[in-house]
Amino acid sequence: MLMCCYYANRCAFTGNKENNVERKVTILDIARESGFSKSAVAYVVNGTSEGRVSQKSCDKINATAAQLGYRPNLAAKRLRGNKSFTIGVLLPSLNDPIYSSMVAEIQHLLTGTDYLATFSFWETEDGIENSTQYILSQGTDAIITVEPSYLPDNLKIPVVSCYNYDNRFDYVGYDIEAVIEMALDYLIGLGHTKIAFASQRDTIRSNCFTKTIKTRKLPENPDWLLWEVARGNDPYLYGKSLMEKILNCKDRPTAVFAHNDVVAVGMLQRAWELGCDIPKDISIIGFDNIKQACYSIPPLTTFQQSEDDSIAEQLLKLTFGRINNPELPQRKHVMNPKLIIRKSTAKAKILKH
Amino acid sequence: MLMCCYYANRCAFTGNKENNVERKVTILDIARESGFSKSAVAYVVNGTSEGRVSQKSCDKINATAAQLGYRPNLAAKRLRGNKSFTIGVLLPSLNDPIYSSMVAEIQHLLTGTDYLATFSFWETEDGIENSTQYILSQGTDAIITVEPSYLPDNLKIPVVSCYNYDNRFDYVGYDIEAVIEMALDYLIGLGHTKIAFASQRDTIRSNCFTKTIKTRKLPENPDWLLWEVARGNDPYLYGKSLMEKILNCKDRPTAVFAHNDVVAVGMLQRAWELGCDIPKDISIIGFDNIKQACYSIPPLTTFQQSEDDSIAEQLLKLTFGRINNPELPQRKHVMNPKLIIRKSTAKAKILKH
DNA sequence: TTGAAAGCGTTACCAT
DNA sequence: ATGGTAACGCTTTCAA
Repeated sequence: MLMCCYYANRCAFTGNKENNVERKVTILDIARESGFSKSAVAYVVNGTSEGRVSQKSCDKINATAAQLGYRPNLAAKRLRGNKSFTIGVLLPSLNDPIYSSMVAEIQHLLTGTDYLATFSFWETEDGIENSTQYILSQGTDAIITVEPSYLPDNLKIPVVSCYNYDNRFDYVGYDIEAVIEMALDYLIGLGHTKIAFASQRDTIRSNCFTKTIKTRKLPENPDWLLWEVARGNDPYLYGKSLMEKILNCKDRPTAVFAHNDVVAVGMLQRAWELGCDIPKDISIIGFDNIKQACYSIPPLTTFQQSEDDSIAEQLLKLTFGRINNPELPQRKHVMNPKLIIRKSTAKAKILKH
Repeated sequence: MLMCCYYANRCAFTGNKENNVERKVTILDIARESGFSKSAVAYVVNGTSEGRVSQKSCDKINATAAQLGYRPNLAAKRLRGNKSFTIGVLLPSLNDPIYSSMVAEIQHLLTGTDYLATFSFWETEDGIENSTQYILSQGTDAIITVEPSYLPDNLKIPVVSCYNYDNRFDYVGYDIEAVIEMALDYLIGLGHTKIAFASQRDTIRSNCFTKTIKTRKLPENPDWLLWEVARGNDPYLYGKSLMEKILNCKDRPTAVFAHNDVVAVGMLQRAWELGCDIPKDISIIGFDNIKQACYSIPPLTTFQQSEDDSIAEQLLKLTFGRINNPELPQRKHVMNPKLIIRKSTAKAKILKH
C-alpha cells in the first residue's frame, strides 16, 4: 500500500481472528517461545535489528511472532516512546460531503499503519475554538486542520493546514484565483457577462472574483457579490436564500459561480421552487464535485479539487513527511482543480432590447 | 453533558492552551508541588479518594492539579489498566449521509470523555471482513457495528449492533414491519394500490413488504419488488437503475417505497431525465431523512429513524452501560420512525379505463 | 551478536 | 489517612 513510504512504524496487521479475543501475546512470550532475549525480539519486531541480530535469529523470531499472532501493545509503545501514534484532525461539519469523504479517506489510508486518527468537527464557527482545544489536549503527534489560525504559536508538533494557508505550517490547497478565472472564462465562452459570485464569507475570495471580473472587462454590480452571515449554518438553506437574492436582483445575472456544491444544490432547489429554469434562465457552477453533484436536478457543472491524487493523501503525505523529518522547510501543495461540465450551465440567452 | 452518566472515567478537559505545548505534568509533579504522596494524588485525580484522603488534602491536591494544568497520561492509564479507552466503530461508506452524521455525533458525544473512537468504513461488501478484522486488531474496549455477523463468537468485549439484530449482542434499530405498514398505509390513504418496494438486497425486508401487501389486500406483482446486485456500490446509481425498471414495468406502479433516501434521490433524477413527473406520475417515499432529502427536487417524503433521541446516543448509552456492567442481560432499543411528509408523494391519479 | 535492566505514568495492593 | 512499591509492555542504553 502506498502509505508504506510515509511512516517508519508499520504494524503487522495480520487479520488474525484471535486478536483481542485471547490474552495478549507480548515480546516476552516470543522471547520465551523462541529462546531469545526480550530485547533481541524487540529489535526484530521493530525492524531495528540491523547489525544487532543475525539473519537466522531474525527469521526465527519473526516466525515465532507470526505463529503466536503477536501484535505490539500500542499503549506501551506510546508510553515508552512518549508518542501517541495519533493524528488529530480538525474539520467542519460532516454535513458537507467533502469533509465526510476526507474522513473516510484519512481513515482508510491510516489503516494498516500504527497511526490512528482522532477527529473533531465543529457545527458552527463557535465550535472551532473548542474543537481545537480538544485535539490539542489529546496530545496527538500531529494535527491536520482547516482552521490553522486557531492554533497557538508555541506548538511543537507538525501541523498541515488544508485550504487555509498559514505561514507557520505546511499547506495543501488550491489556487482560488486560477479557479475563478477558469469558471469565468468558461461562462464567458458561453456568452455570459452578468455573472454573480456566492461565497460563504466576504473574504479574499470575493476580492479575487472582483479582480478577475475587471481583467475580463465584465460589468460589475455589487448585487452580484452574494453572501450573508450564515444562518443556522445550513449551507443548503444558505444557497436557497442566495438564489432568492439573485432572482430579486434588479439587473438579474445570467450565471452564478457558487464555490461550494452544497450551496449550489440549495440554489437549484430554490430556483425550481420559484419556477426559474436552470440552466435556461440561469447557469450555475459549483465547486467540490461531491458525489451528489452528479445526481442533482440538473446535474451540476462543478470543479473537482484535484486532477490526480486525493486531498487526504496529500495531507497525510505532508504530515508523515514532517513527523519523520521535523526540520523540513515549509511545504505547499497546490492542487489543480478541473472543471467538470454537466447540465447546470448553458449558453446565455440572446437578449432582445 | 449527558454522557456523564455513561462512563466512570471523566477527563478534565480544561481547554488549557498550554497542553501539548510544554512538558507533560504528571501526578509526581503534583505530589512534589503539593507535598503529598504520589498515591494520594492518584486517588484524588481519579475520584477514588473516598475514605482514603481527607477532604482538606483532597482540595489542596485538586487545586495544585488544576494550577499545574495536569492531564492524565492516557497511554499510561491504558497500559496499566489493560484498557484502551477506545470504542471501535464499524460502518458502511460515509457516502451515505446517515453514517457520516453518525460519525459526527459519536465523535461529539465522546468529546469530554476519556474515550476515543476508532472508525473503519467499508466501501463494498468485500471490505466488511477487513474492516472488522482491523478493528478487532486494535484491541478496543467495545465495538459498535452495523454488521455484527462478521464478529467471532468468542469475543470478550461489549458489542452493540446497529440496525442488524444479532442475538449475541445489544441492539439499536427500528421495527421494519411497523415502518412498512406506515408507508403502505400512508400510500393507500393517498389512493395508491400498485406499490413497489426497493431494497438493497432481497432480504427479510422484501418478505416483510410482501406480507404487509397481503394483509392490506393490495395487488401483488413480482416486478414491483425492486432490487439488483449492487453495481459499483453507488446508491444513487442504484436508485437510477431501479427507477428505470419501474418505468419499464408492463403494469407500472404508481408509488415506490425506497427504504433509503440516497437511493430515492437517484430515483428522482432518473425520473426527471426520463420525463416522468414526481409525484404526479409516481409517488416516492424514502427512508432516513438525510439532510439532503429536504433539498431534493421535489423534497422527499421520508422517515426519520427516531422521534426523539439520536441513534448515536442510544448506541453509546448501551455501549457504556455494558462496559460498566458486562453482566447486563441483552438489551434492545427499538426506535419509532416517524413519517415526514414532503412533496415526493401525492394522490394517485384517477385511472380511466 | 546478545542480554540485563532502567524507566515511561499509571494504578492498586500492602504497609504504616 | 497516607505512603511505598510492583507491575503493565515496550524501547534503548550499556555491558558482556
